[in-house]
Amino acid sequence: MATRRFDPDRRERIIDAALDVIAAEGVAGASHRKIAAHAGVPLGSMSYHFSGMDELLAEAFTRFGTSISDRFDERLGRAVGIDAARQAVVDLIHEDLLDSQRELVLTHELYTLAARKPEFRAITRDWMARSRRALGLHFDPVTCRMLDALIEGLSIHAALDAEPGNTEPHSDSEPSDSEPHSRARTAEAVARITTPALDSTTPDTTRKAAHE
Amino acid sequence: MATRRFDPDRRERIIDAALDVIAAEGVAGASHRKIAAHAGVPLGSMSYHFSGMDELLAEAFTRFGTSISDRFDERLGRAVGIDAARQAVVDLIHEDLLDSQRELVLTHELYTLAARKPEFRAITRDWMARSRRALGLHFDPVTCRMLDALIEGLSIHAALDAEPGNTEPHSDSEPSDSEPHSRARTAEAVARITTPALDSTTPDTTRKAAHE
DNA sequence: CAGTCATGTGTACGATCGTACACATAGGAC
DNA sequence: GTCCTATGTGTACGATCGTACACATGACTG
Repeated sequence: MATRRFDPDRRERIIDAALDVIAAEGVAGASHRKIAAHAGVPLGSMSYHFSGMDELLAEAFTRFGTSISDRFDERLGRAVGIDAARQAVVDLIHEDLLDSQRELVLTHELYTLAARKPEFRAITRDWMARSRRALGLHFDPVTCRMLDALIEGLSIHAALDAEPGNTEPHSDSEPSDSEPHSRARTAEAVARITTPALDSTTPDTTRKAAHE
Repeated sequence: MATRRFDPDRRERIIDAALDVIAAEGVAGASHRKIAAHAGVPLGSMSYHFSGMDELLAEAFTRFGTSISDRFDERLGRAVGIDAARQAVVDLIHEDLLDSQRELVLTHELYTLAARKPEFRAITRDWMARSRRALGLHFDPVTCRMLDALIEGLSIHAALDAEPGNTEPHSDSEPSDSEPHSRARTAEAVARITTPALDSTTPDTTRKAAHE
């Protein structure tokens, strides 16, 4: 049936190239031609493998979301006990999320698409559902949502609060920002969000029941 | 000195039109021509008033950030006492941030630019600094950072977790999502993040000293 | 009133874009 | 070997883009 001539993973390479080009120049700056050139395939291949830019973007960002989720799962899967889980979250933020310009850019490009087009919102929704499922190994569902949102916010603010000059967050008159301080503040935030408020209106269990 | 012929706020109208076009079609889909058409000015006006797209984008998003910050300031400025402040934050999220598709889209477009280009990061940095200053009327600096990040994360996740079909968040097997429940969860999250963890390593005051 | 200059506009050019479609070519059937 | 077809490619077209630049024109000067 399949009589692929050669290079059966052309499609995959095109998707990889698309992510590279988008990371470098944005969805705005990405064109069939640039992606084709970067992947080393002829222009005609683009329309042959993908019906249009939206299909390519959808596949590319689906792959991107999956690969991030995999790391998320892995870190949280390894943790045993609630303290290790909290530490895993801190590590995630500081080691995985904050260290890669590429991932920062791609994440925002995806969010921008998702904000406007429902078909991309399906991708972000699945990604978030996976994140919460991973957190659900250690925390109750309500806490998972809050914690997931906190992770998002801390990552974004750390990245977008950086000095225009370069990558790392800036210090104003405000709390100083050497790496250890920054980590400690993240740890404190994670501790707070995973600890029920005293006058809580919700039942109150933060940690998951022992089984499962 | 100034001998403006007529229509002295051409520039302003162009900036407004730019935001409209970007909200509708994204930075990717915005062109000098479309913006000019929407503003009702000739194409030549674009290059006359702005050196290029980046200058226009920078001015447009600066205005956008300022207008959001104004509302932020206003709500927090009106609150007296820490409980009112917490309530103001909840209201902010549910009434200002979640209700406008336009603002959601523009915010992400800005973040995407900021993720890639330092000159736009100056805009996000100022915006965040203003937010923290407003929160600083009621909370200590460390809490301000955490709370600001939480607000960001909750807003984003609420918007991007929506059913592909439409605007509002979806429910899975997870916590249900009618408006009052959603608000209560937000309130709980705000309460948690503004309450120091028991085993805190940081000194521990959450509320600001009485004076000022 | 005439002259002059800052202010603003219309048009045309070269670059780049996505897509369609006629064509090439490898691999299996016989 | 010879066909035949699924698979893949090169090219050319029309649309759209940003920008440059020659020109128009209102408003002040004298």
